[in-house]
Amino acid sequence: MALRHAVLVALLDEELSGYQLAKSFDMGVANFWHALPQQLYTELAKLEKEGLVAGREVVQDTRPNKRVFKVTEAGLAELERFAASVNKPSIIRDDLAVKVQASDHVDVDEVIAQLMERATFADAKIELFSRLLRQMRGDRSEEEFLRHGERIGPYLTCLRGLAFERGNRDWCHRSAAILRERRAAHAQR
Amino acid sequence: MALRHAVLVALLDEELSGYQLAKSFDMGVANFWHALPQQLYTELAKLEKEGLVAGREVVQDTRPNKRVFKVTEAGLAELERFAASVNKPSIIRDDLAVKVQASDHVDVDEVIAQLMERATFADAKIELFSRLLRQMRGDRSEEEFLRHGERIGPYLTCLRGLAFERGNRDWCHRSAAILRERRAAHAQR
DNA sequence: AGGCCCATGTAATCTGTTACATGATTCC
DNA sequence: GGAATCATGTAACAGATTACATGGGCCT
Repeated sequence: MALRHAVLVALLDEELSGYQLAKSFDMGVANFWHALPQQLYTELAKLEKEGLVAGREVVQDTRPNKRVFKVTEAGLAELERFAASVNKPSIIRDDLAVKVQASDHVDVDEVIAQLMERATFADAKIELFSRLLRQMRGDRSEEEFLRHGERIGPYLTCLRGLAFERGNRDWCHRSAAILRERRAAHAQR
Repeated sequence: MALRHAVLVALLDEELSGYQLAKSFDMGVANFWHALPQQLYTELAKLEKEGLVAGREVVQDTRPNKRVFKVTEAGLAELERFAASVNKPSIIRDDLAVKVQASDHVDVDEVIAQLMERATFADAKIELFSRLLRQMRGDRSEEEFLRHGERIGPYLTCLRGLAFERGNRDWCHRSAAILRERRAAHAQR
């Protein structure tokens, strides 16, 4: 019963179709909430039935038609209630970190390779978030935008995503370097 | 089918009971995997039935008796297979970030208060991880330990947790400060 | 011709969460 | 005396993932 709130905030600043929402979850929203497209379609249907979002058909000639959704007054009220509620413990699940924790007992080369792969992925994210931030603040400086911009929520969460991915990249590089050195030292013996 | 690997790595360096494992998941393992005690009890039972861990009764006089588990050869082989497999996309779910994203539309005071609460929580984690790291490396320097220590996996994942919580704390403080300033500017009008 | 993007759903299965259930010991 | 810690499970329910299902347009 919490995916609904992630969907609602994703729809706050723009009307989106289920398909577009899924894209949005793959990009910005993924910083703080993970969900698969199938979940979003079913969640949107539930939210519409409960009147928290309102759907509207958009006819397209070159593409298949689609239904876009926006948050209703009831949806905003639900978000308001949510904002005042206590936070559930945040959830993290990361295969790679499990492998690193096991790196003393399993094939180190595999772990090193996957760390470098993840670092590359993090770099791509850093690029993406930097572009998104520039886009959101336009020609204003960050300070100026954060002081006087109209909607800074998505900017703040994107900043968090950026910092997270930078930390991730650095950790991957450092861990890989350490494991490589140890492997080399071991080989010499 | 992935919780099993998180359980296996948690048992790599020490025999633990279900109860102790739950504690471990609350501390170090929570950096990269979230699970409730109930899941761990049922997962341990499954793992034992499949022969990936071996249980052993420990009789205690002042406390209730307990069963501690260690990873078997088959368990190690399973971890080896896992290490070579492709990573599933990592999962994050964080209520607070959802609220920050909505902060232009909901009660800002609530969001600010929760950001400060989270910052305090992050500080406690930072303290805890710093202590754990010191404990693991003993009297060696970090560099020395990482080069020549026997088991550095848990140290590396703890470093990641530390960096994550520092980033978290900084982001919370900065976001709260920005939202406070905007609230003040709004009140003046 | 084959692959990718747009676009949306249902159904079956697998995981995860919450509630229920029990009971001794230690600390305040 | 009451709360917290140690200690382990089962069962019901909610949520997430995977598989199935369809179909047109665009690009190479």
